Amino acid sequence: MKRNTWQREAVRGALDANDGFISAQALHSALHATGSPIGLATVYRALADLAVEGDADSLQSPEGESLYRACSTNLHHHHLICRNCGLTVEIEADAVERWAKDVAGQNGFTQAAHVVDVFGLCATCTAKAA
Amino acid sequence: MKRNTWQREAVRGALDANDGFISAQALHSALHATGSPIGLATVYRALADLAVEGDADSLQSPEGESLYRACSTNLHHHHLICRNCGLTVEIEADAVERWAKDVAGQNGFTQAAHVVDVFGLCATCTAKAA
DNA sequence: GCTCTGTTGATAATGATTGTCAAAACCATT
DNA sequence: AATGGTTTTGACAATCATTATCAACAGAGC
Ligand SMILES: [Zn+2]
Ligand SMILES: [Zn+2]
Ligand SMILES: [Zn+2]
Ligand SMILES: [Zn+2]
Repeated sequence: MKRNTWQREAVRGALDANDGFISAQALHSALHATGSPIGLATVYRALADLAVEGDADSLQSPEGESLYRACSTNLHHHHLICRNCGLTVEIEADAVERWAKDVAGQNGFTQAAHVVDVFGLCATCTAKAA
Repeated sequence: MKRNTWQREAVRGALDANDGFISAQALHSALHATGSPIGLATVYRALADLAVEGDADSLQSPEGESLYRACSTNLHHHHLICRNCGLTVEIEADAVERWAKDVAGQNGFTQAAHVVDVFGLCATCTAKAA
């Protein structure tokens, strides 16, 4: 049976309090900053659990780190992410969903999944960089 | 000045000889198997160079490994990849390109790049799995 | 061939992530 | 509220891919 621990709630809460995608290490640091004594391994485990349960989205940063985010919906969607400040916009794109399914089917592929992420500089960061 | 070494040619050749995406470590093993004494660090460097020069495509596997492939074109395109045998199909999708650019622009993002990959089971692997 | 300089490769170092396992915490039951 | 079986935790070690070091080496031009 799965148990409820304050650690899991703490991770869930910290994820909710964070706007963009965040790494396990960064989330652990954030928790420590608030005085939480939670262990790093526990943060990794909690995030992995949240991801499989669908309560968190995860993606690989271009540098290969696993990042997590508590999105507003657990429905399938994608993200537009600022590579400077982490600002994240959730985007739906039925056209892309259809395209992914079609291209897989047309090539005889089954059990198709897809990775679709857009990275850029948000308006604020664009202005600052000017 | 950039120099021509047999090591870079060996990496380029090994990439060409490989069908799907492959990791630096696996490519190093493949080269060793043919008797090449090339060093692992050199394979990493050569692949990184090929990627920036546009002679190789790279992507992050769902597990976070960097994979490389010598594609038939150096024009921008995407991939449909069998997660079992590695069979890779190059796909172009102007609609997706446009969508990515539009969604970034509509949200005030600049310097937009995107990651679009489709993973599935190819027809052969689907048949075997049945 | 000689020198200058970019490249190589054995190895150490790094950094994220996972494994270990005894101690602590849950929770249904008494 | 105390008990007991089971799950979870966390400090730490271990792993794994990748990068940094740096002395030895090998292109390219003279
Ligand atoms: Zn930003
Ligand atoms: Zn989708
Ligand atoms: Zn296959
Ligand atoms: Zn594209």
